Amino acid sequence: MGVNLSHMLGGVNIVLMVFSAAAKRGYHHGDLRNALAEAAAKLAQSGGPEKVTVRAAARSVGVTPTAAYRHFAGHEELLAAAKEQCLTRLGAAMERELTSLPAAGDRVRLALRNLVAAGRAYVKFAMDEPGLFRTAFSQGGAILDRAPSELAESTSFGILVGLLDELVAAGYLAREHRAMTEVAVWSAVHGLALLMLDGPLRDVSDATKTEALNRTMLLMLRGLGDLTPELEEGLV
Amino acid sequence: MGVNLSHMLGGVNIVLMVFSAAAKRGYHHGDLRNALAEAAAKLAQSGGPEKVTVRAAARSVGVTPTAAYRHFAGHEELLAAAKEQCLTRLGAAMERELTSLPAAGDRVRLALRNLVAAGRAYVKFAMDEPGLFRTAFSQGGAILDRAPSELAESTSFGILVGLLDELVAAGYLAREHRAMTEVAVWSAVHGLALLMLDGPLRDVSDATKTEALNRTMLLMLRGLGDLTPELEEGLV
DNA sequence: TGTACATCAGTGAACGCGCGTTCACTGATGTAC
DNA sequence: TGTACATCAGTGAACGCGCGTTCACTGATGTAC
Repeated sequence: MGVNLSHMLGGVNIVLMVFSAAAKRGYHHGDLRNALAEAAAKLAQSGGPEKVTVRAAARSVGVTPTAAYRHFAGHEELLAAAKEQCLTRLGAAMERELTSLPAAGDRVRLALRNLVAAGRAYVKFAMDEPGLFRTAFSQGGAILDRAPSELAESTSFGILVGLLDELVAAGYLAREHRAMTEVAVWSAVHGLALLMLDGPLRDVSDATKTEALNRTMLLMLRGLGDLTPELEEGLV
Repeated sequence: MGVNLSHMLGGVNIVLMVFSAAAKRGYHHGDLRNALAEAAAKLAQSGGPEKVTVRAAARSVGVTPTAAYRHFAGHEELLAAAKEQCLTRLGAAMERELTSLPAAGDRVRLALRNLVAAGRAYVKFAMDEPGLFRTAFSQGGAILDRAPSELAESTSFGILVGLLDELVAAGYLAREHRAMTEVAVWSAVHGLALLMLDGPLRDVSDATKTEALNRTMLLMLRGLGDLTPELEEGLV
């Protein structure tokens, strides 16, 4: 009957959403804020950040635009919520890829392989979900501050930090070169994704894209440490 | 008297523009297409790609929106013209920086120094002219095809190609690693610029930005070849 | 347990804005004779 | 050299659109008694 379960369910908003959406919705939605945020993310997915509008999100949920203002101060806040969702999805895609890999083998090799896999997943996400990717890094819409600890968990950035730490621990990346390396590595992968998405590599064949990715990865790996032929073999 | 000089002046449209703008303009503008393109670039400079509109460009030139349709098929074509101007300005800024450097010294050192300088100029342009930079790499607006030879001259990409060729000739970058290296290097610098502009490095101090740039450059140089301590010294 | 009432979360209509684009038009230009 | 006329490059008004945001409102909810 779509009764309001928020007391009982606490944080489990997804369950509630599905529930109340399936039921004949009454005057009160029950979880409009989350519904709008998810609608915003869907808009971002199909049309990029400029399609994320208050009106479209409200329309897609089946609610008056005014209702959205009960939950978001305005357009900017809605867009920020969409951005956050997009970043979360990116991190999740990378994490999924990493946890799917076998964990056996030489420690350095494993660390390098993981770094490459993370980079591939990043670029793949950009190609598969251009709208989400563009929205995640779009201008405007304040970046919500999170606790550094939470950030480290499953953000793409947090994942990268962990991978580089492991690379130091494994003895490939020199400790005195550790600082700012997240940024340098992220830049390489991020730039590649964007050049493929909107830049000169946009209309290039998939094979060329793969070559570009491989070359970028190799440059990065060599820049990080001593990539011996044995290590390199089969990595890229 | 603002008479139409296009017969006499041929391609020298800038002169004509200044001329006819200074004179009391009559019913016919004389060089509206260029005037609109430049207005579009100015809009891009101050507000990014989304501020490049037919109406705003026409307004800024002092002409009816309809008049713009004599010279551009529509909004998309105007935006493409703006993009081209932005890319040209980026290339020019890099070229200016490179030609200002002294040409004496060891060949490899010079080549590396130039590559670093080009990268710095690229990022500096993005910081100094965020609107132009964003527009140059914005989505939408077809990329005009140019002859490869013309492209090689003064585009940022053309400059990069030349620098890497020189790095091969100087013996730093192995010839078998030459392919796709433009893309890899460009990606690193491009990504860094964007992370600083719209991404997580946006609100970071200038000192941190400089560190990030230095680290990215070093990673790149090490990735390209054997960066001995003597070579490295004073480079970054 | 029943009811009055405050509060909350929606509605519906409207505002002004700037946009892209099109229409019928007119003033200026330059050329054929 | 002078003039009629085709062509060109503008004007001015209007269209429909979707947007963000605000207003006075009303239906639903839940709580104090």
